[in-house]
Amino acid sequence: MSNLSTTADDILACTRSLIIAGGYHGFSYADVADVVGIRKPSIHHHFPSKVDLVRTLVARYREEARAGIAHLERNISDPIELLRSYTAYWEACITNASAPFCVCALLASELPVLPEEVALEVRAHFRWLSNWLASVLERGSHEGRLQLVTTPRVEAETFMATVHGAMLSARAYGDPKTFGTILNPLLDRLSARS
Amino acid sequence: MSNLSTTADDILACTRSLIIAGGYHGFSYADVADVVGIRKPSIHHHFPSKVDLVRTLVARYREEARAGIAHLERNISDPIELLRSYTAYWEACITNASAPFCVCALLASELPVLPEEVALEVRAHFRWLSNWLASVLERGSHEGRLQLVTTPRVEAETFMATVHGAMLSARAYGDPKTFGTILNPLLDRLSARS
DNA sequence: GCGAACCTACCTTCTAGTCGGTAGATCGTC
DNA sequence: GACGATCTACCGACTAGAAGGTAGGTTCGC
Repeated sequence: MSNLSTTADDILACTRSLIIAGGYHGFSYADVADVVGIRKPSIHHHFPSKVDLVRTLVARYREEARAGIAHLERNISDPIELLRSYTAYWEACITNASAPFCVCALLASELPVLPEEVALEVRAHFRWLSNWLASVLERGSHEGRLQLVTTPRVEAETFMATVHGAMLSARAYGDPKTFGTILNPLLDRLSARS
Repeated sequence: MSNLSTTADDILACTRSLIIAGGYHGFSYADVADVVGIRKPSIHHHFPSKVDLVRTLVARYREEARAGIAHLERNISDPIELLRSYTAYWEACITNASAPFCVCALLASELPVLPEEVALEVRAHFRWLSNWLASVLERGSHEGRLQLVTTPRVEAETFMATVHGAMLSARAYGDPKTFGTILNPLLDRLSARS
C-alpha cells in the first residue's frame, strides 16, 4: 500500500462530488467535514484555503482525464471507436450517478465569479479537450473513417458543446438516458457510410 | 408609462445578471442592494425571501421566452429561419454581453442544490424549449425544408444541448464568436439541399 | 390617515480561516 | 536502545465577516 494520506484523498473525493452537485459556492468546509468524518480545521491542515482545495481538485481531475485519454489512445486506434469510448465513459458515470457531470464543465458555468487560479485550470481543460477531439476528428477524416460536415476544429467544438449540453439536459430531465439519446445519433452521423 | 414599481424591476434585472454570472449561490441580497442603490431589507419588502426573488425571476424569464417565441412564430413561417432567428438572438445577447447565458441553463447546472420551487421552473423550461424546437423541426421535416438525421424529438434535444454547450464554451474561451462558430454549421446542416 | 416604499438597527446562522495545543510516529545521536 | 527533537494529523475554541431575515419606525403621495 503506497497510501500516503488517505484523508486528503477522502477530502478531495468528497469535494468533487459536492462540486459536481452544486459548484464552487454550493458547498462549505463544514459539508466536507461532515461527510469525511473529520473536524473543519483538519481540512485546513491539508488544504490551507478553499481555493487551494479546489485548485488541487481540478488539477488532479485534469491529470486523470489526461491519463484516461492516454489509456484510450493506447488501446484504440479507430477514431470513431475512440469517440464512442469517450462518450460511453460519461454515459456510465451519469447512469450510475458516480459523477453525473464534468467538474470543469460545471465550474465553467460559474467562471465570472470563480477565483482566478481555479478559472485558469478550467479554461485550460476546455482547450485541452477540444484539441484532443480535433486531433481525433482530423485523423478520422484523413483516414476516411469519419465524415465531417465542416473543419475538424469546428466539428470538435460542436462535439464538446453537445457533450456538455447533453449532461445538462440529463440533469434537467433527471433522466440518465438523455445523454445517450443525444450522443449516439451524433456518433452515428460521424461514422462514414462508405 | 404604466410603470408600477421600477424598483422591483431593477431588483429583478440586477438579480438576473448576477445569476447569469454565478448562479443561485453566487450572489447575495447585499450584492443586489449595492447595485440597485437600496438597503438590504428593502429587497425583502419586494421579495420576502431569496427563493421568492429567484422563483419570480425565473417565472418572468419564462414568460419573456414564451412571448419572444410567439413573436417569432407570428413573423416567420420558415422553420429554418425560425431556428436561425432563435440562435441569432442568443448570439446577440452573448456578443454584446447583455445576457451571455440562459438563466435556466445556468441554474440547471446547480439543480441538485436548488430550492425545489426554483428547480421546478427550471425543469419546466427545458421541457417547454425542447417541445418548441421539436415542433419546429417536425414541421420543417414534413415541409421538406429541413433534413433530419433522426426523429424531430431527438434532433430537438441535440439542438438544445448544442446551444447550451456552445454558451458554456463561449464563456470558457472568453470569446463570443465561439457560439456562432458552433451553431452556424449546425443550422446549415439542417437546411435541406433540394 | 393610510398604505406603499424605504430606512436603521438588529438577530441568528453560517462562512472561511486562526490559534494553541495534543497524541503518536519518526528521527538523529550519544 | 534510550533521549529528546521534530513532524504529522488532528482537535476544541475561537474570530471576523457575510449570509438571509426581522422589528419597528419614517417618509411621502393619495
